[in-house]
Amino acid sequence: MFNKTASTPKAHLTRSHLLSTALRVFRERGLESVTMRDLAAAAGASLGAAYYYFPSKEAIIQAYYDDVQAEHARRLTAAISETKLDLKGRLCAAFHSKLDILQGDRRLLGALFRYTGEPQHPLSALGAGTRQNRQQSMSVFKTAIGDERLPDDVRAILPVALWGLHMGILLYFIYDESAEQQRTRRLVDGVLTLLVRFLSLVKLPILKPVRGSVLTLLRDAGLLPESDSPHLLFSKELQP
Amino acid sequence: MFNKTASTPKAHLTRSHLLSTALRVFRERGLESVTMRDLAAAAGASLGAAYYYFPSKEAIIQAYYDDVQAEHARRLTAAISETKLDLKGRLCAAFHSKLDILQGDRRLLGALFRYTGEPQHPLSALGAGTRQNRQQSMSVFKTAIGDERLPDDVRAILPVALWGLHMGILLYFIYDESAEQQRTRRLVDGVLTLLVRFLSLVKLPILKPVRGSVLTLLRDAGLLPESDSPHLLFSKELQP
DNA sequence: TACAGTTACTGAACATGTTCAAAATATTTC
DNA sequence: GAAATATTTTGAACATGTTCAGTAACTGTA
Repeated sequence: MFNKTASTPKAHLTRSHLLSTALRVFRERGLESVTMRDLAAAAGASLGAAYYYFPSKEAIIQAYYDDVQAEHARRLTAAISETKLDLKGRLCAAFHSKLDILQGDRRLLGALFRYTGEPQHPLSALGAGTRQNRQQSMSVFKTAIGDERLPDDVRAILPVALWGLHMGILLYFIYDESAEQQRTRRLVDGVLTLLVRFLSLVKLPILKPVRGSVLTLLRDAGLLPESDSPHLLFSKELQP
Repeated sequence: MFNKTASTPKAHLTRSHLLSTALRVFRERGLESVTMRDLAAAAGASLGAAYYYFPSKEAIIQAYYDDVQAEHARRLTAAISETKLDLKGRLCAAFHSKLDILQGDRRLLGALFRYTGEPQHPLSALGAGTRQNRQQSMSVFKTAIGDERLPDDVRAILPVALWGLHMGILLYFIYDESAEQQRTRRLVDGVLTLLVRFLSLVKLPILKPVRGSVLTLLRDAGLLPESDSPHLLFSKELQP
């Protein structure tokens, strides 16, 4: 992820000009109706130049999403250091700040899900090629969890669970046609309220065995980073 | 969904010949590497003929998936009427029979998720264009639930929840590289065991208020078929 | 500065999904 | 059965994402 080609200041300039122009045009006219030739022309570059910096049209959106992730991490850190928030508050900050960033770009977001069903594709949202993205995203949620007092097993599951939840929320967000996507905001609040209540419940030592069986299940499925036999979700890239 | 053009027996014949040939070639060589020209040639038809019956390449896979759904309903009904199964057994039958049908076609399955992030696309897995598919799938799960004694609110949520779970399992299945996807099978068993245990727990009248808040949340989000303000997931098609 | 090597860019050519006007074939109507 | 109509089939033409062999511009070295 991140900047691929940027050996020279000039290259960096061209690349970011290309990227920002592309995003502007995408926002104006949507993903589908803008051709790579349009993009190149709008940026005053040649078709080949666009492909020199971005391996595909979707890769441009991925590059944008890389920026989004960085911005997300920044905002959450800021929000947390500014104010003294409880777990609910920190999780709300994590989810809502992400939505804030993406508010105007719902149409672009769809591209991130395009290759979800194709494990081998480098841009598959669940594939090896986007592993770093996932890990970065989970580390944002780890920040939100902070040093909250939680049993170890819950602590192991929570970041992955939150990442998965957040992916689901993004999908809901894309489909949400309510004014300014207020519906998604309410859903986030509702889900997080329930989640926090749920967490303080499952913390109780009586429920340790129940938690254990869930943990075992997820571990066996390779859905936890620490698993011995990880699922593709966490596996290293095939060709490093 | 289902057969689009089939006014004439001849048309029906051509269409199903095209479809079965396409699936054979797709299975042999994968989705990507087979062009529409290849398909037409393999079926002894012209390129235009293929497009006369299927609006797009992905639509062929959708047509296949329609058949899968029909077969799924058939198999579950058969399994249930043959033997006296408990809820766990019926749910297992529902999930595993689906996987049985799809076992050899994991590569094709990915296409179903391609437009998940594009609400307007007719093949979006969550869009208006595939509403019937979802409802058919949910009705299969309703069959599995049967007349199991359950509180009304749980009964309202369960089919949607099972459908969502089943979509997730399909994604896991696509990514599962274990021998014969045994891992997915174990995951299904594990999840369903937990689910059934969970269900008998939440049935307790003491938990009615908790269930109520979940129900309200989902209803507000439009994620239940009965909602007043339904989400796109359940909304009618835009152009009927 | 001249040269070598690297980086950045160019645009023609290609591959392939999709469209569509026209032709072929089948069906209905009289 | 002939004309009219509807259905099915054809393949050339188009649009657009992507590749790639080449060219230009730059950077460091002697």
